[in-house]
Amino acid sequence: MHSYEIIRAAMLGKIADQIWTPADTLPHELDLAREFDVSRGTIRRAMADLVQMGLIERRRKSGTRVVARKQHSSTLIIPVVRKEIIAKGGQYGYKLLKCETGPEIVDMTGYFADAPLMRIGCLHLSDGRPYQLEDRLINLDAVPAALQTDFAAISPNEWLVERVPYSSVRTVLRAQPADREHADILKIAENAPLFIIERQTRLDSTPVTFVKMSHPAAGFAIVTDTGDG
Amino acid sequence: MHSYEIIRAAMLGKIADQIWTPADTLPHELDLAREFDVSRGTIRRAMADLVQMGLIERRRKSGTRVVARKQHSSTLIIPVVRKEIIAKGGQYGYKLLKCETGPEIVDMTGYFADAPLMRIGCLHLSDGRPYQLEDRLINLDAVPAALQTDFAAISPNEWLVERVPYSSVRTVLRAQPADREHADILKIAENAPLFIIERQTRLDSTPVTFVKMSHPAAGFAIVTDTGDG
DNA sequence: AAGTGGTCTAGACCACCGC
DNA sequence: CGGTGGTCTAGACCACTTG
Repeated sequence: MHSYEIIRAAMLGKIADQIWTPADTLPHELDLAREFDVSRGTIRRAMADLVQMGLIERRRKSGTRVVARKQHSSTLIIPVVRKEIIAKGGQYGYKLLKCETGPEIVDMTGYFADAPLMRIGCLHLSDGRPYQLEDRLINLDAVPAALQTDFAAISPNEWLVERVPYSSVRTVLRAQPADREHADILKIAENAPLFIIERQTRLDSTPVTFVKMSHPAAGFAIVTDTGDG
Repeated sequence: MHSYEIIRAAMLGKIADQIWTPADTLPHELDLAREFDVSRGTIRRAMADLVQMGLIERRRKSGTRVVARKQHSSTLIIPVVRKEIIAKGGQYGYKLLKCETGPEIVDMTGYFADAPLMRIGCLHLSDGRPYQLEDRLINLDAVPAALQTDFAAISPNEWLVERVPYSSVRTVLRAQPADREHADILKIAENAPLFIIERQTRLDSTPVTFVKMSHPAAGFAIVTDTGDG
């Protein structure tokens, strides 16, 4: 057990027991260093973890405080579609619908500024039945290798996740009735509910890809487990 | 711009340009310190950020590598309904529909074993229009104070989140067509899509509460973000 | 203006783990 | 065993933010 872990645990205890509350200001780094008989750096190491857990907030001059919680948080994990289907016991199938590149591609999101784009539409199948429709834009400046890739052989979902690094993700989850086109492709009734996952991926402020996954809602759910909120 | 940020950006560039790939081992800390003419601590500071972003993995003896990913992950944050509505610029309204306790309450989830339960149904409104239907079970063993609380005055959602500690959360997200009852209460068409959020909360293995939030899908979305996905 | 957290250094020593 | 990343120190200086 390292000292920063011992100190972090001690601080966690004080927060859990409400000895330190959002109303208080915590002792300064140097006071804590004296109290625990370690250097200031070790105190900072322990506090950095608490900041990352979202338990405390620190500001110059005004000091360190416990954060008042006011929401639930948990970790959403979205696997590669192929693995999701296999994990459910299905036989995975894949079909490329279209793959275009050039200036005529419309960036309906405004997310990519004027970067050159590739647009790919494809369908993931489980046991031969349509499972999920993927509609994707790729920034060719960020991922030029996409031009040399045969997306009839591998889905852009899988290719990108495993190959292209990213540092931040924004996911939007919503539901809407299927329009005629989606209903036809997914072989469901018009106006049947679709579960939609949109995801924007960046690598340090450069947009990499935007994808809209459309999923028949029947029998589909996303499960997330405990974060630290 | 601090030096660790400059170094982090330089490393990010090498990862983005695939100069460093999952196949390679990165240079050692001391080599990088010489290369960038900083101390080893500063190199470590920059790399710590990349580790936290999930871009690199480090191991003693074997060194540092770029991560090959297998899934997307992000943090799902679900705020208190009242604050969510206010944040969207709506006027919050609340109506208690029913609040029952006693042995006749059915635990349709099997989640609570034989604990004494309270069941609460209530409606959250935005600008006077139904926004979200809440159907909740509370474990009275875990939260006896619920019996002394007037849920006509405060929603169980808000009361619980701010007052009752919890250690783990499981959330299920799905969509389904509205049945007659939901359609009536939420004033939408039958079979219109509903976005449903179910959440189970535990405190150290004791189930605390189960809630099912039903939401008209039109105009509703959940957004999640991450810096570590 | 002053007090707080933030960055950076130079170096010592530790401990995991692959060869 | 030896090489790598991990911890810790003591101190200097920086820079944000609030009273």
